Amino acid sequence: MNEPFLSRTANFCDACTVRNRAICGDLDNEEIVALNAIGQRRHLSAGENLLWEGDDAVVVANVVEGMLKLSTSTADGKEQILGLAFPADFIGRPFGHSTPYSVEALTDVLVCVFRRADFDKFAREHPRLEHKLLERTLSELDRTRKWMLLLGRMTAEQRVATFLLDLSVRFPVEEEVGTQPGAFALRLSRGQIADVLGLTIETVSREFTKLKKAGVVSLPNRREVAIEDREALEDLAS
Amino acid sequence: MNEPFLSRTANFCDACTVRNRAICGDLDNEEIVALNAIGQRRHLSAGENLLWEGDDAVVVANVVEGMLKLSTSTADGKEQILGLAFPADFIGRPFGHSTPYSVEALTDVLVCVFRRADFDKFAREHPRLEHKLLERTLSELDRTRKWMLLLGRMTAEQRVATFLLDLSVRFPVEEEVGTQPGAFALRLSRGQIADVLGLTIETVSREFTKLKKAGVVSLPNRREVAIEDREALEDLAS
DNA sequence: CGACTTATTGATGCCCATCAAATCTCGTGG
DNA sequence: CCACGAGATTTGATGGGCATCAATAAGTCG
Repeated sequence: MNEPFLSRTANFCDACTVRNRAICGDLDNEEIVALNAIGQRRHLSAGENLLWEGDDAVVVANVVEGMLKLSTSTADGKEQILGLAFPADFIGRPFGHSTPYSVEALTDVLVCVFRRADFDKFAREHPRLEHKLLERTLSELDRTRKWMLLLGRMTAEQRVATFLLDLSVRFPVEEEVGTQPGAFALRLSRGQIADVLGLTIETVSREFTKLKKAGVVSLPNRREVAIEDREALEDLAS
Repeated sequence: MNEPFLSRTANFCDACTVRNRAICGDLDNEEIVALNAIGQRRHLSAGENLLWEGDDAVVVANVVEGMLKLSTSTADGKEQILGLAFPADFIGRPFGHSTPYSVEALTDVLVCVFRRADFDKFAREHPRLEHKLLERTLSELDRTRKWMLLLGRMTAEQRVATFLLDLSVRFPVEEEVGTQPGAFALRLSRGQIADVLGLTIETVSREFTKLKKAGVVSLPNRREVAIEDREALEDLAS
């Protein structure tokens, strides 16, 4: 009798690893159930697209696992990555009619997807959720502006250094499998890194070897990096 | 008796030129009066700062008149402009502790200022205002991301062309005083334009003369531009 | 082990920053 | 009214950083 009957409802939010950090963090049980009703989980394989720039904005989503990139293109086809999305980040454009950027999974990804119309309605009816979304959007704006500094003013060396420091923070060492301690997984190809930093593959590669020769980092293998001299790297990031 | 007594309250919102477009647009009369009570108008002269990067976020503001720039700097002192603020835009960082960018008036400016703590409290109590703020923040994020494309991938020529087209849209011809018809006021020095576009003064100047020689624009004087061949300019903006 | 993808390394050239100097604009005071 | 000077803008010369083109090397998967 005392057992809360709601828990019987199949509810993937209960076990959600980003529940507290994502925009649903402030909702109570009843609200979560309602949100659950309009959302669904979806797996994406690395390389798959969730949204295409310019399409009607039909869905929004919360990232549960994995890493995605947001990108846009110039008229003449050059790609520019606008940012990366990590677990607990929110993706898509609520209250708008078209999606301003493409979203592609860089790794295998688990997202929690909502039809935009459903989400918009739900948000307007739940100010606490809207508030969370506002806070998240504001910090996303802050992060985006920091990125502008990188694209507008930093040299290739500074960009790569900044990027490595960022990643090392966002991916605390988990996967020390037989490799160097302190190493972390890059999870991005050189080409993807180049896109993120607004550089070319070749330049990224050259900067990596420069850093290696200087003893600042070591590269146990292609998809891993170990920061050997964090202070030096921070200096380079300027 | 039928005369609404509220109107007796001195209320500068009533005559506000951006009232409908700014975040206060959806508030009813009573709410406006309450908002009025915590805000105050303030004039800034061109060159004056409203916020400094890194300072405690003490105020937020609505732009009523004029044009401001948001900027940040690298550790080694190079400035990067993050964007421009026009009438009806919202400035500052609610729900945060420090201001992530500096705000400086480029022209004489009229703003409607709130202490951040007051504003935060008011916003949380008025979901309609929060919703407006959310929408505005989302479109600001869209605009900022477009700007990243400019900084990350466009050539100097494309940047200048894009900039001129943008300005011509944002400043519909008002001030045709004895100069060329269709001309509009630049209001920014070459140096300011250079900062905005992530270029140097010299490059901006060279691009301007190139455009002039190509007959795409004419420059009646230093602070004015007339677009002679919009189509060509749009092609250049790519 | 071979075919294919991804990364590294090398050579060259272009765009734009930097340094330098000439010219323009405009306010100020003689 | 004009001369003067400080700041802004334009124009010129040079160089560096990064893209581009090209070739080699290193993984990866059948």
